[in-house]
Amino acid sequence: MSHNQAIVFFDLETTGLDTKVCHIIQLAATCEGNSFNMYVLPWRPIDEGASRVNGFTGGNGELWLHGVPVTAYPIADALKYFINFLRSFQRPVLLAAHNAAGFDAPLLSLVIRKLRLLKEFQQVVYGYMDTLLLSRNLYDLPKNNLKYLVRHFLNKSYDAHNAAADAMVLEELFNCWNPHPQDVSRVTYSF
DNA sequence: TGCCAGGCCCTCTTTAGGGCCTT
Repeated sequence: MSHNQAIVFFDLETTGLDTKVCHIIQLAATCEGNSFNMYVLPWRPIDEGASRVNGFTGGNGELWLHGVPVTAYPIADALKYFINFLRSFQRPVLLAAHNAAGFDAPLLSLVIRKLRLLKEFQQVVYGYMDTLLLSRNLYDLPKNNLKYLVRHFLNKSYDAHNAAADAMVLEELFNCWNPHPQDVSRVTYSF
């Protein structure tokens, strides 16, 4: 792990769980007090299960959060803003998410490739880090989901399944764990 | 036609199954 890097914690809310077909509807990230949060126009229906957990409804070009319309942008615009946000750190970026390897990273990479933004993306992001794997490696706990970990380590509840809140508590958790760089390297991978 | 995620991890395992984790 490079010492000259920015670890940016991020989270996605989506229309479902199948990363091959679902659409991103919220993209949020945080790093050292700098935060990013955008809603994205989905062009497919939002699965019932996804609506139940993240509170988003609409789909096919419209988006509501808990019944209130939100200002949402085309995914290409959101990703360009996101890359600009990452570029602002002026250091190589490591993107960290909970279950990054199984969900957020493959989905984000797929969309980045589809929109032909990979080259631009790779100029600022050198890899992904998975805090779920990190938690399993560091601790022997009965559960490792984000809500459980926040209650266990930070002793609080929070607005789970809001991407901005999830990204913020993930950064808090990581700072609480303060893992050895070698442990971080074990759960870091490039494209 | 009918179904619809899928990869990782653990164990009552490896000729497999089930729970976890993300929405």
